[in-house]
Amino acid sequence: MSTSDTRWLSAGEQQAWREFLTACQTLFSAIDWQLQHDAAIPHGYYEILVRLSETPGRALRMSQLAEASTSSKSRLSHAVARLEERGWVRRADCPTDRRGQVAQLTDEGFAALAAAAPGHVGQVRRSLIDVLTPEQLGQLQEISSAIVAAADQPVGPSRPVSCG
Amino acid sequence: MSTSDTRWLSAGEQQAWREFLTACQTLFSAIDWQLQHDAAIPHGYYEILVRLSETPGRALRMSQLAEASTSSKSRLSHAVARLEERGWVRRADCPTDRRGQVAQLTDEGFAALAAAAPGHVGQVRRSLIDVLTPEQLGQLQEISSAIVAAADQPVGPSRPVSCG
DNA sequence: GCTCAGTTGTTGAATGCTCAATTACTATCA
DNA sequence: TGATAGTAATTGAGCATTCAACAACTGAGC
Repeated sequence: MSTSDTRWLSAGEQQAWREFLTACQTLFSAIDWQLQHDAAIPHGYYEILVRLSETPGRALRMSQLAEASTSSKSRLSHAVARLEERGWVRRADCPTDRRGQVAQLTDEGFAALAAAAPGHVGQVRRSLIDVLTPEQLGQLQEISSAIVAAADQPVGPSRPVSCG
Repeated sequence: MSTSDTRWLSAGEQQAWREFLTACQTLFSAIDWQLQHDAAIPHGYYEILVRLSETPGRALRMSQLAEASTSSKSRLSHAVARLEERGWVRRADCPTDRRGQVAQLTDEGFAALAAAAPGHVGQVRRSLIDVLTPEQLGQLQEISSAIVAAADQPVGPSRPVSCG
């Protein structure tokens, strides 16, 4: 596309986009701040623990865990290494595929998650859920679905996560 | 708050929250990806350039620039140092306050921004604006305003940015 | 069996962000 | 004037993420 036929944002579109940007920045920094200070867990790591905790056996293949937690393989690999150092996750060889690794949530990891969860949920309520009307929350969900659906389609590369 | 009286999220609330999380992750990684690959500019740096470009004289005090770009002073200081290395921003002493520094967008910086803008706007359209109905965009703006307003109020610390 | 493309996962370097500490200056109050 | 609290901005250490390169293995075709 040449510069001249760029479809610039209208004033209203730009205002909406910037307000959304600001909202995300404030929201996620509040979420991160609470988790970091009350539980010493980065939000990304928290998500990994949550996904593991919800799986039967509390264990998942690395690649499945990466997809479930919207994470790249590399990021997950580093993160699981840190979680392993804390004793919250254990890695084991996959029995059916010798390339594979299985990440398993330990009892200590589950306990850490259980201890962190109430404070985190409280922050999510204060920063988002309780701030919106139920109708707005529904709207936000539909908007989010549309964004995700658009990202799954497109021509250009737009997601960090493999579709496998 | 004791663990027992945590107001956990309902199924619907949790679904909305997770869909929103996923949407933000996919959206912002697409935005970052495009800027990084087509213009070699991190999104945070792009925002700094935009704020400067919109100011009369294309210059701002560091603290004002930090607030305008929703950035901590430290983050901005590091970022401007990098932008200075690229020749896109110049720092000068503030004439009215000898503690102060003024960040000035250079012609090269303005040119880099102008070159990057069309691609960035295109990505914002593909990932967000053109994906939503005008009504949804309005809803998103109101939702965003509510989130920002909630973050400005609260008891607990929830913003990284000073209110000065 | 052999080959080779594709998959799984890890590693290290580079980059950006956060946090705490620090320097330098301003403003207030006595 | 001198003392002191507050503000402006920077610095360096530590950490998380990205990227490219890599090692190990699988599976399909011949």
